Amino acid sequence: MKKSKRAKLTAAGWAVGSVQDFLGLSAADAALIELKLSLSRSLRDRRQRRGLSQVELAKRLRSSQSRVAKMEAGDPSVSMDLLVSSLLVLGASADELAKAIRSGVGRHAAA
Amino acid sequence: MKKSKRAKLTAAGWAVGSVQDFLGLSAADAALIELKLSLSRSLRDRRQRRGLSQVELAKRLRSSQSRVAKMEAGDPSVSMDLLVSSLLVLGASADELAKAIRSGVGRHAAA
DNA sequence: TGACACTATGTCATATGTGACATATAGTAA
DNA sequence: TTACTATATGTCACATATGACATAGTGTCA
Repeated sequence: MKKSKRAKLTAAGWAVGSVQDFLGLSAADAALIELKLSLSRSLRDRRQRRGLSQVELAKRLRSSQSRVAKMEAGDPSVSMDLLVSSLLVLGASADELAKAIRSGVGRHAAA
Repeated sequence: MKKSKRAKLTAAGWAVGSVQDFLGLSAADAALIELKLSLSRSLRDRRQRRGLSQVELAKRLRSSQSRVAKMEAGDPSVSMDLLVSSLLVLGASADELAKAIRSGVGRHAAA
């Protein structure tokens, strides 16, 4: 569960999807990161489609602009719970969530 | 984001799906809870299908038996990150994750 | 009965996430 | 230039999640 590895990755500007197990990153770890990045992108898409600023979305989420920015940036400090609940607040459907999931989880070997 | 509400719900033995907004629970909050419960069930299914005990799974996750039990029980103290990463470690595919997502997120009005 | 394997539940120290704030950067319009 | 809006990033106090441990319950096999 080394979350610090993810910090290293994104801090270094890596396209995480392309380096499945650069460093000690397991396939499952990499898949989780890709999944969250995919949710991040979905969030930004949805927000922009609705013509909302980060400040406005933050208000709806009872959060802050800086946290919304971090969500959209795929910051390691953002949980999947927060990403998903934000998408739900923006009215994301099951289909849309599932779609983001599918595009975020790469193929990986069974453990 | 009142997580305490969820504790009340499950503590009271409610089938969360049937009470979309019992108390002050918003549709998005309820959807998130249902989603996590769905992931919990998927986790137990997968583990049992593999013939693993909670202790054995805990070892693979570098976690503990008690936390695995809580994951499967839908305990409010368990994050979606942990649920999903556990499913990934058990080799869950994108399809399977998406399926769990779909069955966990009820229809709800756009916000 | 006892002994064993499995699961559930409560607690706690520590790790991680969160909202809020300050501040920086980028773009636009006057 | 200034002023304004939107977004990014660092920090921090506080909240929540985590693994570990103890312990209780449940079933099975002698």
